[in-house]
Amino acid sequence: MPKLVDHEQRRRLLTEAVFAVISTQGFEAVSLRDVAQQAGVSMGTVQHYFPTKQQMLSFALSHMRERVLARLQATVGALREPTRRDLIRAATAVMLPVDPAGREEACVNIAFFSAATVTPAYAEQLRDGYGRILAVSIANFREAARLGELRDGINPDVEAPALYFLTQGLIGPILVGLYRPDEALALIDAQLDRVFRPPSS
Amino acid sequence: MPKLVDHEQRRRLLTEAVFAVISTQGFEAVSLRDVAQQAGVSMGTVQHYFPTKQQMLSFALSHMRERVLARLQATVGALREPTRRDLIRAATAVMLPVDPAGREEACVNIAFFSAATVTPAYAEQLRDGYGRILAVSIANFREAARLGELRDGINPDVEAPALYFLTQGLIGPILVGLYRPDEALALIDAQLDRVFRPPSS
DNA sequence: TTTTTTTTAATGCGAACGCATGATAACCGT
DNA sequence: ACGGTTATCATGCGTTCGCATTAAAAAAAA
Repeated sequence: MPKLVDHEQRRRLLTEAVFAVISTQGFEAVSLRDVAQQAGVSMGTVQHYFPTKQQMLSFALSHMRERVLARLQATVGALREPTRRDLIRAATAVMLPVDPAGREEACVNIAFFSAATVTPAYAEQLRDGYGRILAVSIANFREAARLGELRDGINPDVEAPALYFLTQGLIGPILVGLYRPDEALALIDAQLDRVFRPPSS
Repeated sequence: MPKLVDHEQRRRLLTEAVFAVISTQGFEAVSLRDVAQQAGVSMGTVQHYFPTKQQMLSFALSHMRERVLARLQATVGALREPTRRDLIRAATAVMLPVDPAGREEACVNIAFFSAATVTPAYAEQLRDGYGRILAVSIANFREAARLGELRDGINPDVEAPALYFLTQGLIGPILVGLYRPDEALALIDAQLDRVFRPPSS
């Protein structure tokens, strides 16, 4: 009907349909027809905003990164007078699939990780996105070290990647039901207890 | 030509072709025709040993677990008078995609992890397989604790999962080129340094 | 109002898919 | 030696895929 539509917003809307299909039927089941039906539009509409399926998925991956970052910043921003430990713990927890939104994001991310092993373009996007998050985490740990919140002998440049990859490693097992979210959080808290000084007094 | 073929061996051979296709063209590209061509047989042969594609992939997943366990036991068994730390480090290192075989296994595993988010049968197989490995790791850490190889205040029931999931979390980033294998091993060694007593005398 | 452009939908096409069928050839038990 | 079983292959069928094409409707431009 209209002509007054925001192109980018329309693409993001369709991308949400892509996420729904991936997380409920799997990455390999994503077809233009499925996405169109999920979004409640015709197949031609999908084609109008994404000339090819590859472009649709590539845009979806970039949009997923934005979604994760937005959720991360929203969660971190909601903290009132947080310590560095609070910041780091919150940023870590949002990456775990604990709520439906987090689970959907985790399903989509692992799907793209798998696809990235044979699609260099995806690999590059993932490197960029996760490299950025890791860099922020390292900066956070260094700031914590500077503020003296870390125990003696703790190297922030080691502990930041260690916590980050531990978190990444917990996602898959949670998704398949090998580990429960509360067990994962307990593991993360144990790691934080080891790295951070106890609340002094 | 023959009638004298070992059914299971034939299935494993075809499964190796499945692994090759997954790790070079991706999970979604696996078709009966691709597998047949990769194995150098006709499509009918593949159908003869696997009535459906689903059964083929399910068998492939179970065979992958055996392959990982075999490589793990071979590596661990090759150690001469190992300490517990040696055992644990070796078992951890074989799970990282450092050589082509390890990379292929990692690609296949992450593909099945992704598929498992929408295919409960895969999830169950993965839970069983990885749960088993984790249990062995915990047993190893407990034995190390019993032998007094761990530092004071180190809880093997915490450190075993922590090291295990850290390792799992390193696989994806290595696969997409975000982290190098030597960086990953350095991180693991740092974790082991923290957990194990320094070589005493 | 008329024209043009944009959005949406409907349909067609060639290719590839999983799976079923039938034919051929080689080994086996008797 | 020979019928029966088994391994292998080639081919066909119905479906679904990504993508191209075309048409209709509505807003923007004239």
